Amino acid sequence: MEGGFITDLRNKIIQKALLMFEKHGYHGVTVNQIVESVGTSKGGFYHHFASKDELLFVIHDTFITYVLEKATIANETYKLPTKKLQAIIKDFVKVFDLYKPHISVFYQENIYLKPEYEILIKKKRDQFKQIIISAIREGKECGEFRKDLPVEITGMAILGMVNWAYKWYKQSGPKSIDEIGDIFVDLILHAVLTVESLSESKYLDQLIEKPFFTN
Amino acid sequence: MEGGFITDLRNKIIQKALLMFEKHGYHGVTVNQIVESVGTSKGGFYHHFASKDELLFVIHDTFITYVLEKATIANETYKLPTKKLQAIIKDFVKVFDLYKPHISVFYQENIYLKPEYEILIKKKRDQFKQIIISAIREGKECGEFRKDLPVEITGMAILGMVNWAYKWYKQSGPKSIDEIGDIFVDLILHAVLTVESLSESKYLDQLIEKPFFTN
DNA sequence: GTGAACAGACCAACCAGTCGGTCTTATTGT
DNA sequence: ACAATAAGACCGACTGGTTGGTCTGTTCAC
Repeated sequence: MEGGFITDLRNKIIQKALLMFEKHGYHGVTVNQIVESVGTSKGGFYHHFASKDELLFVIHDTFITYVLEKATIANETYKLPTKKLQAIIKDFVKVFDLYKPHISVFYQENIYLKPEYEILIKKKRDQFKQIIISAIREGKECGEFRKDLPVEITGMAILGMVNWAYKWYKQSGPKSIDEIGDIFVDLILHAVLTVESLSESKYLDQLIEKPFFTN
Repeated sequence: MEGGFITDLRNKIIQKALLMFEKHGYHGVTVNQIVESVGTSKGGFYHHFASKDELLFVIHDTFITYVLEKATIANETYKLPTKKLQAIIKDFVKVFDLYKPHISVFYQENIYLKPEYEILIKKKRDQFKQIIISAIREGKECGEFRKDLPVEITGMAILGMVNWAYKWYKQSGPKSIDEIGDIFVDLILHAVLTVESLSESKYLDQLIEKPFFTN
């Protein structure tokens, strides 16, 4: 039983396919190429997966499940909307370090998910979106955020800003994922907080402690 | 000679294919389906296009060419960085009304562009990115924008925020594209301007004249 | 020996692209 | 004025290669 699940053929296939999908797209990679790259056979593949589509689904699901879990925890841990939003964003950004290929595939190929799979993914996705939007609504209600913010669009703006990182973020880039997260938080809080909350620097204290802007 | 270029078969194919690609993806639509939907034939298609790939390229190119042109004009028209950024963003957002399907295909299927085509597209894309980044740099230099902004990442944040709209914007939605553009500009300027510039309300005057936030 | 894990030859479907041919319109020669 | 000719637009049966998936085994652990 030992050693099993790490070199598990199933996981090996997922890992390899993931990287291949990221580079060439779902339709740019054939099952034959995958099994050859892994060093197995058609039989091996279809022993573990019902179809190529299932592979695509698994990639989607592991990523969105992780993100949703992190957001749920952050949502329950913090009470102040500013802190809450900050935590959610930082967690979300950090995911790009762990799941960059998953995210790329997620946003590039989700259109090709079979309906049955799509429903499952969409549900989790919407939950995540709701957590962000709720945080903004709470922030408005308790007076930390500007009253004139449209919650949905602000939420989508934040989501877009962070999500887009999958198009340009490189682990080998000049900024660490932590720095990028801090920058995003800084931009978002400036955009969202009232001038009073901003100057009260409920959040800025920690930024001042360790200034991260160098250019 | 009249009536020609409107019902031009070539244009008709592009229009139809565009909508089909948007819904089912490039690989989810066959050439046969396209010609059937248009009411023509394989021969008709390949008389006007060298390949299916060329079709994909044309869709990419018409969109990015338009965007780049608009941004170039805005860039040359306005001198103050705040105004410049504002104009670029509003123009960019407006494109979603005109080219929503193009944009969807652009971001969903660009991975499948043949290298020769990809080079052409990437060039224009980078130019556009540079215009935004330059605007931010100028804003910092002339003191309108916060000195501690990292220009590249702020640029990518803005790009992401706006680009992401292709995932959720609907013409039939509750907010018009103009309202959404104003909201984005508001968020971005709050994020980017110095507190002094913000309170001087160099730009807020026009927002105050017509308040657009209703929720 | 029994079942799970894997191998690999095979298949049916599909799909981008081709090619010989037709129809329509413009051009030319007389 | 009009036949002859050329050219572009379009047709659709066909093809050659590819691809996801199957099926009959074989290996090996327990």
